[in-house]
Amino acid sequence: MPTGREIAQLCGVSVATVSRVFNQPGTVNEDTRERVLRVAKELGYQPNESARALSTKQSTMIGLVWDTDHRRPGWRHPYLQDLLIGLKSALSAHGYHLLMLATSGDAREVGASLADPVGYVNMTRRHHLGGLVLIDSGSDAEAFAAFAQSGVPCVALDVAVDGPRATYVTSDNAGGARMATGHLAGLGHTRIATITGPPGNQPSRDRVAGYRTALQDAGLPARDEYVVAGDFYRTSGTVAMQRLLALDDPPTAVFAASDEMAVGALLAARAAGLRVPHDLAIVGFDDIEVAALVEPALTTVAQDKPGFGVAAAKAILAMITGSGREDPVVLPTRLVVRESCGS
Amino acid sequence: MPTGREIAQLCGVSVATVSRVFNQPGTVNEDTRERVLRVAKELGYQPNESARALSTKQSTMIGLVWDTDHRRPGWRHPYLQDLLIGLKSALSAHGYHLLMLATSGDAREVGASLADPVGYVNMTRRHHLGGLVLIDSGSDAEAFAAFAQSGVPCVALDVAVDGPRATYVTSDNAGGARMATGHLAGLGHTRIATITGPPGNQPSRDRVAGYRTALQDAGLPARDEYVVAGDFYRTSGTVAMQRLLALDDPPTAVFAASDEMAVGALLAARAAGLRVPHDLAIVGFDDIEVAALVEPALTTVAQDKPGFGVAAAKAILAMITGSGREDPVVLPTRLVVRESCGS
DNA sequence: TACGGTGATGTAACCGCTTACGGTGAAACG
DNA sequence: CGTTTCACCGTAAGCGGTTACATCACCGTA
Repeated sequence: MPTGREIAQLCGVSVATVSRVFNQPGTVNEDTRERVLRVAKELGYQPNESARALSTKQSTMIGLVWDTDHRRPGWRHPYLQDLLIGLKSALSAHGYHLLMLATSGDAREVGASLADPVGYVNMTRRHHLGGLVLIDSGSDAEAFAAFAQSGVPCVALDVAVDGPRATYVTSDNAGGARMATGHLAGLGHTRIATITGPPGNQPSRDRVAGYRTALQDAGLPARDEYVVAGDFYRTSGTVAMQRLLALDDPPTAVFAASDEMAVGALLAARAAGLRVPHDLAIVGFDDIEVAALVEPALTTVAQDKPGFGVAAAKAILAMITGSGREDPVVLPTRLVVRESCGS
Repeated sequence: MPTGREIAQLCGVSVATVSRVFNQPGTVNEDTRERVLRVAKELGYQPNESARALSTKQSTMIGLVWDTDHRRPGWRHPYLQDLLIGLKSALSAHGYHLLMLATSGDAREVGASLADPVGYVNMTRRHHLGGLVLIDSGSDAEAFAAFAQSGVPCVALDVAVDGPRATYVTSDNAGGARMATGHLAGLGHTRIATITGPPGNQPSRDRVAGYRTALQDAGLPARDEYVVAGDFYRTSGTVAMQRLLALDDPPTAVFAASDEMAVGALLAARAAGLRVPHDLAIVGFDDIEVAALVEPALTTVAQDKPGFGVAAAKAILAMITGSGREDPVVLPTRLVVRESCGS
């Protein structure tokens, strides 16, 4: 591993000049700059990032906070891969790397977990991370609030947070839900139910709100018994659907706040002898891969999956360079009409 | 941010002693050790990892090489999330972090991509990474070979590599394929076809081998026209199935080398008016989430998804501490019998 | 009493890079 | 011709740890 000093000696200049060539070009003579660059390339010089970080007190790394919630072991992020791709490539474009922080302590007390946000913040300081990206693992709004308050630049995904240098990016959940429900109303349905996510979850609440708005739009009454809570998991969709079907006046259409639950609802409907979409129309949310595969294929609300990551990257970079807080980002959603609503 | 020096002053000792408390306990007096520890805790001392890495020439980070192949944009890893969970938690337990390296260059020439393995290796040196974990993005065996030869400790997933400090983790693809095919034979099928993955892919080749072995086991002839190549994607499964159904003597059972292709095959069979499993038995590979959801639910070969990550973590840690090469790890596979084979 | 051994700690060099500061020589100016 | 300006570059002081080596007090032993 060649160092700056070696380059300097070979070029007959000082290490300071070598450093300047890379960090403040323009302050160095064209000839020497070229010479340094050439030698550096020949030797395959790679600046030592540790030394650089030590000196500048900042690294080119951004922390990724993503814990699998122990209370919800089976939780799968609806589109983790797309998210990571978007995030990573957007950060890459600015020379930043993503550091997936250790999440469980060991003997040396290295580690952090959502249960202990301080651990993550400590890691941030240790490594001079520029900031943190928080991926919702299900229901940790409280923990995220702690991050946001810590003063570390951070952007949360799908969780509204507030703090001196915090912001978030989320989908237009209300709008999406409104579109979905409105679509059902437009098809002539008047008895439209919804299966919601966990009440503590912000996107979940927004989707309920969008559902309500759409009912108003269509001049339909809001019936409390048509709002059943699930937890985004499939089985909760099944249970909720069974509950709805047991009503005196069961709905003819259901908007489920996640595709997983929509699939669960679909199974329940099928088990009850109902044909979808003939007897019951179903719309989901997320547009996960499964949505296109079930029988009938699920009409659903699609989110801008890679856009999520890209927006998060932009936001965190903006908060690192600028020193204030950024405005939250709300990404548009899109209704994907397939077969399950019988349009 | 308190530094070691501050701790030292408050405790009336030298920085060397503070450092020793953390790195060579036992060489320092019990009393002072305790005192230092207490003060460190009070101040919330976090050792500066950059300084530490600079001094020791090693960091607690491991690089993750995971590019989305531009030649196969739609590629989705069958179980990225489980893999990452396993990898991350196993590394965490030893105080290591995962660094997702930047993959595309920018103006400052920061970056790396599979097309340029050197870039990744350079990043490894810059950050003093302990090693690299290579996640197969579809078909980059050549690039992976370059990593393995570079001398950087690295472990590849699902790609057999060889190098001074390289090893790999893979599933027992041959065994799984043999089980799957054997299961079909056991059900009385004699005309068993297979839809393979891309020929350049090692797991793909192993699965074909397992298929062949199972035919031998059952005393069935190996018929070349029953081996059709796909590319792991769904549509290729559909195309392959159509080809198989067009044969004079079409198969009554198919082993697809991926669940995606199995689903594609299923769609083709359905389109051709065949009932699965009555007219055609299908078995897949991977046990992705969709497998349990399609109609009929897919019999498939399950891999030890989190085990993959854990094994990779173990392997890379072993290669970092030890200085030689580790033996490849082959994880057992498991046949998950559902409905698509009609057992 | 002198001496070697031992445990605990301090001293200082070093890791590789950044950057404030000051110096140099040439060009520009009065 | 003296002085100012400016582009360019070297000097050196960090950044915050680690660790080889030196130091020192203290003990047991000859």
